[in-house]
Amino acid sequence: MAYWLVKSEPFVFSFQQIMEDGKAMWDGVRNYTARNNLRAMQLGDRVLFYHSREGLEVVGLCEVLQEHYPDPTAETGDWSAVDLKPVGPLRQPVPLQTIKSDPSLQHIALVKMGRLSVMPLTEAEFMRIMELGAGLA
DNA sequence: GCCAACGTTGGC
DNA sequence: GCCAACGTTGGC
Repeated sequence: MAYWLVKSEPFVFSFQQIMEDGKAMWDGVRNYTARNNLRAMQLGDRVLFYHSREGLEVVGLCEVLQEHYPDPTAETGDWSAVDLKPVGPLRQPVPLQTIKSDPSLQHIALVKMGRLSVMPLTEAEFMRIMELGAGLA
C-alpha cells in the first residue's frame, strides 16, 4: 500500500464532485514527474485530495480504482491517467498553512515543490495529515 | 493580479 | 548540449 497526494483546482474539479460522481478519471497531467507518479500508483493505494488556488487545503481521501492507462485526452505524447474513487471527506480540512508549519511535513512536495500536481507521501506523512484532519467524517 | 519557481522549447 | 526565453502553476 502506497500513499499519494493529488491537487485539483476546485473550480475545475472538486472533491465534492468526485463524491457525487462516485469516481473520477484523473487525466490531463502533462508533467513527467507527475505522470511517473501516476504510473506508480497501484490498486487500492491511498490518495489525499488537495484543493489548489482556492481553498488551499487537503479535503478528502480517495483510493486508486484503476491503475494507469493511456490518457484519452492526450492527442500527442506519452501520457497516462488513472481512475480514483472517493473514500470520504476529512472531518477537518487540513490547510496548507498547517502543513507548512508542521515539522514532520516539511519535506513533502506540496511544501518544497509547489507546482507538482501528483506526489508521493510516506506512510508517516499520510498518517500525520489524517491525524491533523481528525480522520474521516 | 502579481510574481516566484520551475519545466520546456528552441537557437546556436 | 548549453542556456536564454517563454509558458504555466499556484501561493500570496
